[in-house]
Amino acid sequence: MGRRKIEIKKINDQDARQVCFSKRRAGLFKKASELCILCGAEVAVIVFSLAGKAYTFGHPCVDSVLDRFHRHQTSGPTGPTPGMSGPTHGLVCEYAELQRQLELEKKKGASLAKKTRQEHPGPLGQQQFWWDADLQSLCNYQLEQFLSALLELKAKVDKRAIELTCGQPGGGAHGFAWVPPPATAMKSYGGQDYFMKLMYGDTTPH
Amino acid sequence: MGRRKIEIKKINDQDARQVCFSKRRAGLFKKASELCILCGAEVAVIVFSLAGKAYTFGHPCVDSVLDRFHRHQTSGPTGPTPGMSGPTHGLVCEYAELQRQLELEKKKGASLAKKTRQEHPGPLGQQQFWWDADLQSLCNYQLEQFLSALLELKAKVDKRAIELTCGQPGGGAHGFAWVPPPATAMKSYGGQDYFMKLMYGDTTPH
DNA sequence: GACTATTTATAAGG
DNA sequence: TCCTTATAAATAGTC
Repeated sequence: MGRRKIEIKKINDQDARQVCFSKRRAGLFKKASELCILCGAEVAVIVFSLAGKAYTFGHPCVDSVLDRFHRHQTSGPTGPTPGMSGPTHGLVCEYAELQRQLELEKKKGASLAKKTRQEHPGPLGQQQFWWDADLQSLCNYQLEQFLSALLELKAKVDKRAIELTCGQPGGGAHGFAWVPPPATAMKSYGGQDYFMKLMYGDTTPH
Repeated sequence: MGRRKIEIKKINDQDARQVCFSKRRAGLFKKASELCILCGAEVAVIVFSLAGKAYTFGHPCVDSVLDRFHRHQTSGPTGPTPGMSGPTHGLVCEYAELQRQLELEKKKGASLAKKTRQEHPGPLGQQQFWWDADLQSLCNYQLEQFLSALLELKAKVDKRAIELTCGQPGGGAHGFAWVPPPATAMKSYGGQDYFMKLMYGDTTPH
C-alpha cells in the first residue's frame, strides 16, 4: 500500500529501512491496540530493531501479558502443576519450565524423527530425537558451559535433598513477586498511555 | 477498511467480535512478519482472546525474542546473543534459557539477600540466595522429578561430549526451523513455518 | 515529518 | 469458517 507495490524482502538501503521500520512499527502497534479495544484481547508486542533497540506495546501492559503467557505455557493443557497455584517463581519455576521444555522437545523429537525417516529412510540409526540432532551443533565450549550450568543446579538440589533426608525443617519462603523497574533505553507504548496518544495525538517519545 | 467505517470500541455482539478477532489477529501477524522480513527486526506477538486462548507470532521464534527482551530488561541493550547466529532451537535454546534464568536468579538472589538482610537482620545464617529459599518449597517428589529431568539432559550432553572426545564426526545438524504443532490449545505462527504459509498460501490452522 | 497515489486490510454479506 | 467485494486504512515514494 503505497505509490507502488513492494516485494516483501529485506530492504538493503539503511535509511529506507529505518523509515520503513518506524512507519510499520507504528502501524503494527496501532493494529494491536485496535485488536485490544475491538475484541477485548490482551496483547503484547515486542520489537527489536536491527540496531538492537527494543520497542514494546502491551495491553493492559507488557509485563502482565508476558506473565500470563508464561503461566499459560507452564500450567497449560496438562493442568496446573500439583501443589502450585498462581504465579511461580525462582527454582520452582525453573523446574516447571524445564519439564515443559522437555515435553515439548519430546514431541518435537517424535515428529521430527518421523519426518526424518520419511525424508532420509537411510541408516540414521542412533539419532532418533530432535535434541540429539541439535546437540551435534554444540561445540566443546558450549557443552562445558551447559554442563556447568546443569551441575550448579544439581548441586543445589542435592543439598536440599540431603536437608530433607536429614529431617531439617527448612521453612518455606514464598511470595516474592516484586521486581524493580530497570532503567533501560526502551520505549514502551501500551495501556492507557498509548490510548492517550491516540486520543490526544501526543507523539513525544517516552 | 471495509464496507463501512467502524468506530474503534468494543464489539458487543459475540459472533461479530469473534470474526473480527480472527481476521485482525491474522492481519496483525502478517504485519509483524512483514516488519521482520523488510527491516530485519525480531518480533514477538502474544495475543489472548477474551476466551483466554493464546496465539503467538515470533521471529526467529517467540522464546528467543522473550529471552532477549528479558536480558534487555535485566542488563540493558544487547545485540544478538554472542556465539549464536540465526534461530536457535532445541537444546541450544534450552541451554541459553538455562543460562539466562541462572543469571536472572543470581541477580534476584543478590537483591533478595540484600532486602532480606534489611528486613530480617536476624540469624538467617545459611540461606543467602533466592533459589535456596525457593528450594525449600520443593517436596521430595518434586525434587525427584527435577533431578531426573536434569540427569536426562546431562546424559545427552555427556554422550555428545564423548562423541567429540572420540573425534566422531557427527555432522552439524542445523536448519531445523520447522516446529511441529504442540498438542496444546495454543496456535503459534512464526519463522519459516509462517513464511511458507505466506508463500504457498496454506491457511490451514496448526 | 507531511503529502497522495496506490496497495492492502477488512466489514459486510453469502 | 471460507469467499467475495466495496470501501477504509496503511504506506512507498516523494518533497
